[in-house]
Order: sequence, then structure tokens, then C-alpha cells
Amino acid sequence: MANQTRLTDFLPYLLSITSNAVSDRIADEYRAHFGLKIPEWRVMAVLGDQGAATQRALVEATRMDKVAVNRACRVLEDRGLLGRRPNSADGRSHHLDLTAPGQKVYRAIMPIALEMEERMFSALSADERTLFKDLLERIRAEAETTGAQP
Amino acid sequence: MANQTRLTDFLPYLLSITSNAVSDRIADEYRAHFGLKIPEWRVMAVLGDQGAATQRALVEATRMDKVAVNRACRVLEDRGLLGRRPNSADGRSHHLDLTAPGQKVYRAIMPIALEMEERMFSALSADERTLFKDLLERIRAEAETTGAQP
DNA sequence: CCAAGGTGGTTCCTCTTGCAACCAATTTGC
DNA sequence: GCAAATTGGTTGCAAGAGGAACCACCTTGG
Repeated sequence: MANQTRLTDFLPYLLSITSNAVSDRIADEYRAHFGLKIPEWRVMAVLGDQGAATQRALVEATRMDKVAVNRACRVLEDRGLLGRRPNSADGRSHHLDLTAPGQKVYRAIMPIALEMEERMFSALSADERTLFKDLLERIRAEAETTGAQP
Repeated sequence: MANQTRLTDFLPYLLSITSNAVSDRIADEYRAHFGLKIPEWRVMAVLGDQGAATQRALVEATRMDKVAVNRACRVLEDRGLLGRRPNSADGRSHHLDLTAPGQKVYRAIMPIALEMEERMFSALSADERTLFKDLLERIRAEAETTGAQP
């Protein structure tokens, strides 16, 4: 076992600084290419992949706060990348979907996103990436089980 | 290869939400037990392990912004957990170190921190943890090489 | 039906975070 | 030995994130 009193050996610390390094790098890229922030990119990714959704559905799909989803949607709507249509089944919400320009941007982003992921994780083999995903999933599941208590 | 157009298959996304889940969980714990935020805890961890240091050294050790370090130190100082002594070698900076009460808190925190890490990563075997650390290191190195350009 | 409670969405406010400008002290170059 | 550049630290500001309160609409129980 390594010296477990060193900050640089704490897994949560390593996880945090690695995640930050990757996020910063990616945020720069999205902003430079498309003027999109990460929340906005996430919303587009879900809509482009799954098609129309309500904000509620987007909150679940992106694991973001509903306020963050709302803001991202409004920005995208203002830029004409996203449209709202009344939800006949529920007057409180709308169906959100990419507009034609939105889909165009989406199709332009995807290759860049994949290429960036490729570059970012080029240090890992295909097997290692699969394993890494699996480890992350298990850690997250564990971290989320012991939730906050009122 | 998995469907690479799903947000939930993107490694940066998985990394981000996992890191957030772990960080939130840990932040709750530190606040509940000691009223410490993560930046403050990191400073204490480094000082407790390495002994006295300047803010500059803490910035490097914790990979936090110098402003974050400064604020964390001031909070700890106000609580009497950390002391400043003039740096005879450089009048601009001070040597910061844990006070006696600070060391007491440090010794109380460490077991809890280790136990929390243990609980959080209990889904992983010892080998998997080592591997996970290694993967994180490689990813971070890669993400940091391609830095921002002016 | 209609009152009470629940839910999607929005706004407001607070707290945190990071950058940029700044001050003081030190080092470097002439 | 002093002006210029550098560095450690501090302050101020502005953007981001998240919580709580709120509105509009829906659902359920009497």
C-alpha cells in the first residue's frame, strides 16, 4: 500500500483534478469551435441522439440541475438551434427539439467531439477505456447510494 | 464499439458526473464533521503531511488557484488551526503550519478521510484501485499537455 | 366538481470559483 | 546601486452553479 497520508494518493483528489483538467480542455474546444458551453453541448447531444424531449427528460438524461437545463435551452433557443412545441399531453411543458440549423450544428459537432475524446484518451487502449468506464460506473453507483439525509 | 453518439457513452461526461458525485459526497462529510470545505481540507492535508509551507508551495501541492489557497488559509487561520510565521528568506511570504489544535483536528480527520475513501471505492478491488489511479494519471497528463494557446 | 397536493418550469438569491489587476518585496541587468 | 522585470500574496469583480421560493398546470380524494 502506498503512503496513505499524501494528498496526491487520495483517489477522490486524483479523480477531481483529472476531471477538471479534461473538462477545462473540452470546454475550451467547444467554445472555440461553436460558442457552446458544456451544459448546452450536453442538451444538444441528447436531443440529437434521442430526438424531442421535455426539460424534465433532459434533466434526467444529462444529470444536470433543472435550472442549468432551463438556461441552456433558452440560450439554444435564442440562437435558433432549438425549438419548442406545445406538449398536448401536459400544458406545463414543451417538447424541445433541434431545428434544422440545430441539426446541422449537431452533425458538425459530433465528429469533433469524437475526435477530441479520441485525442484525450489516446493514452488508453480500447480495453483500458472499456475498463475505465466500468470502474467509473461502479464508483458513481457507490457514491450515489449513500445520499444526503434531511 | 458501443454507440458513440450517446451522451452516456462519452468518457468525459462519465468522468465529470462521477467526479461530481464523489466530490459532493465527500464535501458533505467534511462539512458535517469538521465544518471544513474541500479547499481547506486539502491545505490541512498537505500541511499535516509535509509540515510548514508557503502559499506558493501549497498552490503546487494542491493544484488549486492561488486565490483559493489564500482564502482557505485565512479561514483556517481565523479558526486557529493554522499559524503564520515570517519567512526570513523572503519577506513577501510566510511559513504556514498547523497549530496544536490544527494538528489535533488533522489527526481526527485522517481516519475519517481514509474510511470515507474506503467506503467510496469499496466497489473496487485493491488491484483495480491501483489500476484506476494509473489510468487517471495518464489521462490527466494527456489532457494537460495540450494546453491553451494565447 | 372543487379543494388539496404534486409536478414542470422559471425566477431570484446566495455561494463558490477563477481571472485580472494590483501591491509589496525581491531579483536581475546595466 | 538603482531601474526594470519578476514573483508571492491580496483584493475586487464577474461568471457559474445550485438551492429555495414561486407560478401555472395537472392529478387525486372527497
